[in-house]
Amino acid sequence: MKNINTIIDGTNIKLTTARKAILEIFSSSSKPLCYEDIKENISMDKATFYRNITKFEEENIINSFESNDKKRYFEIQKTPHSHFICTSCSEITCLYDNPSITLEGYQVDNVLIKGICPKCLNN
Amino acid sequence: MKNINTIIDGTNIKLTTARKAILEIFSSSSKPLCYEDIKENISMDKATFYRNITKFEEENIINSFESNDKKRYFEIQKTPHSHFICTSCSEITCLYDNPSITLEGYQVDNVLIKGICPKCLNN
DNA sequence: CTTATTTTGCAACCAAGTCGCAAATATATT
DNA sequence: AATATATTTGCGACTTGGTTGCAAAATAAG
Repeated sequence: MKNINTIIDGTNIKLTTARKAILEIFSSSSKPLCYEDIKENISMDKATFYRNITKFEEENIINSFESNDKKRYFEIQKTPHSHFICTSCSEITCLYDNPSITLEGYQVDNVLIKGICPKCLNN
Repeated sequence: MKNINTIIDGTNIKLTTARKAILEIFSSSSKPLCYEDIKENISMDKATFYRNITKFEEENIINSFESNDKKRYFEIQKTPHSHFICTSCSEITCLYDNPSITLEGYQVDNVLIKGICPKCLNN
């Protein structure tokens, strides 16, 4: 787990207790998490959580996407990668070794692939 | 515009006035639409709209995805293609000539690409 | 025509996320 | 250190996209 201080270095974000807690959870997770996933492990109001997340996103520390369970998932911005969302079990998988997509004239930030994961295919 | 009757042929869906109106709107649109987009052009309760959409999705007549404006977008299932969502102007573009993505072990149903569209890049 | 089934509209509801505001923390000024 | 200023937090109320229960209307079957 990367040192939290180095993450916010060079940004104009002050490291409050709440923010430290958020960053600690996300930097030790191997997959994107939504507020529901972490609310038991964190003691802060959801307004505080979302406001801080917004700040992190503005500073490009965290990025997010909507899954198909209507929840917003967040993860720390590390190596760029795509995500696979299983529409059967809602599991989210990070796809690191996936060919990167380029589109003439477009800036591609995020690729979401939806379908059925191997586990669900074999049931 | 394709004949509505041929769309529901072979399914167990009865063509009510509401369903006809929905299919007519979607079959004459070149891009995905959400309920908000069409509510002025259609005279039915939103519950009816969503219930019928659910039915169409069950029969694979319509497919849907969530954009980043928290709204669900629908389109008639024709040639499979990806979608580009501009996170700046929220415009949705259908990408027909985009290399199809395959993932070993996964069934890929839908690809969503997020980023900045050419129009917003030049502003 | 009468009964059973399906579909619709309305209103109430749900859940994820946002906002206003006052209390609490932290930062700056004297 | 004491006071003033700015930032962050928690609470509750609110917003919004979508869903549900239920009774009325429409459609299909007997």
